[in-house]
This record gives sequence, structure tokens and C-alpha cells, in this order.
Amino acid sequence: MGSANKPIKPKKMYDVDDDYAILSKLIVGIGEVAEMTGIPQRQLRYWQDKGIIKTFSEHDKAITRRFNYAEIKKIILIKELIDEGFTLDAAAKKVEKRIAIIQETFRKLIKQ
Amino acid sequence: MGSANKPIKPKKMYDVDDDYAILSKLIVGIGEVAEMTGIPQRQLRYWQDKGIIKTFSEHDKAITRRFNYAEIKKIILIKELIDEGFTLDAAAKKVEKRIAIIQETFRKLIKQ
DNA sequence: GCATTTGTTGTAGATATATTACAATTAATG
DNA sequence: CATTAATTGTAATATATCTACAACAAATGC
Repeated sequence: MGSANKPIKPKKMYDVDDDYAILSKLIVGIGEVAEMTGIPQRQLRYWQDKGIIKTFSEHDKAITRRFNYAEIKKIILIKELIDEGFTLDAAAKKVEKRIAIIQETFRKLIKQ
Repeated sequence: MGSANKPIKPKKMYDVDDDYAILSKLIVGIGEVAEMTGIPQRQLRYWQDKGIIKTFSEHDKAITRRFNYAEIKKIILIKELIDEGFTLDAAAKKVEKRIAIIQETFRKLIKQ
């Protein structure tokens, strides 16, 4: 019972699964996202107020904004498109579409 | 001159390089690291005071602690070893050795 | 042109989070 | 049993973030 049937995973020197485990738990505050991306905090708050990006709230009502890995990627992609000349809304929609296509592709791959 | 000789990188639907770029810029505060890893902030500060883990300081003297991806991985590995029964110092040394071996392996690979 | 929308930025006052510098506590070690 | 290792607690202070206002420039519609 319990974990008796769990497949044994021998510990390798370097395990890519570790990286995925970390990324899936990643939590970053707005100040750090601003530092990483170069986008001012004020702008990130505006994007969030407009619903373009979403904050991650694990425990009931988090008072400070937390972003996960997927959202950080989205933020960077949106910024790239804005720099290319897109409007904020257009950039956001383009990124959403891109993400949807990727997810659909993976879904098909898994089914095979 | 300039960027004239840069290799052209066609934009793919999903680019793993993007992930590496994000990870290399990753900055996380102590509160988020505590949330991600389950290790209390107080304990992380103690480890840092002892020199076991290091804070990343981009701009001269950062007053609040910032951790990069490598340090987060180190923290997680140390915790795992402590849970297995190692002392803090022993765990830290073991992790350092492991990281050194990985780096050495990559160095050899690149030379080939 | 001019009103309107879009997108960004500024700021004050309040709230939340992190800091240091003390110290208590509990195991493990010699 | 004294000593060291490791963790945890806390008060006072510093830093970061929040909201809710509003100003402003650039693009858009009429």
C-alpha cells in the first residue's frame, strides 16, 4: 500500500525533471518580474488591471501580486510584440493564440 | 559591423532558448523562495549568514535578498540531503561537489 | 480639427514584507 | 556536561507593494 507500487527513480547526476519541478512551483513578485523583463512595475499593474495578464493566488487572497512561469513568458512575448509595433490588445491576443496552438499541438502529441 | 554578421534566427513556435534566457535572468525574493521550497525564511537567512548559500546582488548593495536559479536549485538539493539525515555543512559540501562535477562534465563535452 | 479611446506614467498614504540584532531552544558532539 | 550546530522567535526599523486618485501623449473616430 501507499507508495509500494511507485516506480523506483534512480538518482542521476543531473535530472531535467528537477528543472521542470522547480519551474512548475516558480513564484515571482512584481519587483523581480520588472527587474527581469525591464518592464516597469507600474506598467505590469496596468496590464493586470486590464486583464491582459493574470496573477497567481495560491492562498485565498494574496495581497501582493505573484506571477508563475507561464505568465512571465507571456509578459516577455507581449513586450516583444509591442516593441515590434503591435498594440497592447493585439499583442495579447496574438500571444494567447500562440499559446493555444502550442497546447493543442502537445495535446495531439500525447494522444498518439 | 554591428549586427550585420549575426546569424538569422527564424522564430519558431516554441523555442527552448527562450526558457534558458528567462532562467538566466531569473530573480526571486526570499518570500517566494520560502513559498516554493517550503523552507522558512528564517532558515534561509541563517543559511545565508553561514555562507552556505549566496544572494545575488546586481546593483551595488541590494538590501533585500535576491536568489537566482542556480541558488534555488542548490537550496532544494541541500534540503533534500538534510531530510535524508545529513548535517547542514555536509549537505552543502555534497551539493557543491555535485555541481562541480556537472560543470566539469560540461566543460569536457564542450571541448570535444 | 477635436473629442474619445488607448496606453503609459506619477504620486500620496496605507499596508505588507524584509531587514538586522538581539536571544532562547533543542539536538548532537567531544 | 560543556560546547557547538541548527533552528526558531521577536521587536524595531527599513524597504516594497498596494490602491486610488490623476496627468499626459499618441492613436482613432467622426
